[in-house]
Amino acid sequence: MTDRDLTQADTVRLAIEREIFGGQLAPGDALEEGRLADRFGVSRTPVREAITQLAQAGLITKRAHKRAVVAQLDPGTMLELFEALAELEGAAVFLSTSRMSEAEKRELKDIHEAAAKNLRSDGDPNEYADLGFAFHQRLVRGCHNTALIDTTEWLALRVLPYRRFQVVAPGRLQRNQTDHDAIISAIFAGDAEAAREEIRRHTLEQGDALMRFIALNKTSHADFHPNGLIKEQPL
Amino acid sequence: MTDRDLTQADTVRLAIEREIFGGQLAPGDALEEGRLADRFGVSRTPVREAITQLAQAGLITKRAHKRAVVAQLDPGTMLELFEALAELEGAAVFLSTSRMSEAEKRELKDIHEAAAKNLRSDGDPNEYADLGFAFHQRLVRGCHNTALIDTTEWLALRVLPYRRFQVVAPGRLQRNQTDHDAIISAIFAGDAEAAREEIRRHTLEQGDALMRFIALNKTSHADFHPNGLIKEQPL
DNA sequence: GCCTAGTAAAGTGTGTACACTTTTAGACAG
DNA sequence: CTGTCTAAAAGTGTACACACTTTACTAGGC
Repeated sequence: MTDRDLTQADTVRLAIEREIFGGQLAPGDALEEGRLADRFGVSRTPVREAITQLAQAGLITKRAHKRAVVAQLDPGTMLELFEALAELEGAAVFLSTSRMSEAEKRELKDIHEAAAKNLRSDGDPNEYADLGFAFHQRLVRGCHNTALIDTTEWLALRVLPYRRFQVVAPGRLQRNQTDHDAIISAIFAGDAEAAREEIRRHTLEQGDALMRFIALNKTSHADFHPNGLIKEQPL
Repeated sequence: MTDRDLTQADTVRLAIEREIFGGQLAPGDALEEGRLADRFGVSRTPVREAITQLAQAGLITKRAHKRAVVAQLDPGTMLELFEALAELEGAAVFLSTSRMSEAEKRELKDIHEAAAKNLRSDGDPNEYADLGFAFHQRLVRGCHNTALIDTTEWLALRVLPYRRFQVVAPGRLQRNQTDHDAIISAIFAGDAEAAREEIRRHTLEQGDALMRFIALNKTSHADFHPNGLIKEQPL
């Protein structure tokens, strides 16, 4: 499925993906083939193909003769998703511990320290979120197993539309940083088992917090800043 | 993507899947849309949709303007796939240890003992293979996490076309049984960490054996019984 | 005889038409 | 006013046509 030259179906698929991750298309929104075709200036055929692919990727739901819908995760499913993700990240990190090159470890540490600096200086939370994302990515990719990396990131993709809601309750970011600290330590100590446990717990907690928040605010997907505790985070 | 009433695209997709798993379509075989359309008595449109879905699932490879091809795994990729699968199964079993009901444990043990009996009485190797498959499946499903189960089985699907080559070298089946023994023991002892390690090593070895065999016999996919060591195994 | 260019054949990507299914809206009965 | 039946509207699923790309084949030059 790796296309050097992009077909129209690919273009449409990427556009829809971006809109989902960007929030223009929210979970539960209906995707109507004809309308999308008009909007992108192509026929329904490539749109249909794009939708099929996105459905297969789990990003949208499709049933025969029904309108396709941006995948909507109920709390239970999301909990399962995060648990699975925690296990996968754990497995990847377990391997990463012994497989990351010195350069990769250094890069990981650099990202971690940039995040720490951001936190100390009360910097932009969005930047901190980006650093956190990069941290997890490097961690997973350090296992050097394409199949495992792809599977993990594919799973992460499915919860990405919800990551726009970033919980920044006081102390949460600090806790996040402490967790990352523990992971880094375990990796540099070469303790694969400890690294696995740390990231498992970490990701599980992240998911738990997000899930509880979504469950409480299922009413709307619009920007939401009650008490300044919640902040929208663009991809 | 759960269709109550099957659309033609679904029918075609299922048919192609069956042919891949059954061996009528071997890794590397080209899938030509027009020919398949004629064969199934439909137009190219649903065939194309089926191919798109299978490509997304990783079962076939598709590049723009090129014929779709049943996914062909080089030894390196297959090694990665089995390593990832070992980790996923490990993660699932880790959870299964504490989550399987007594009934599920009993069923697992029943399957295991049926396999032992088959082995002692020098029974049908195909039946033994089926029992082995069921064993792994129950083991994974015991974790009760749909996302993790689906992901694991999805990964297992990608190597399934190659499982037709079942290595039955002398002692290999016995070794397989011993491994399963260790896994069962760990689970009944409630030792999740040990269970994880046992199945990890077990799946890794399985993959290693299969990979080496494929690498040696890449010439043909036809039935192959050199010295009676290799036996074809239908899905 | 082998390589290369050019052309024909094959095959994919996309547009369009239409059948069939689902949804919506309105009329009618209770 | 509410619920139900009916018919029109909207939308998906499939067939088919055609343009464009790739592949296979052929002929000509070295």
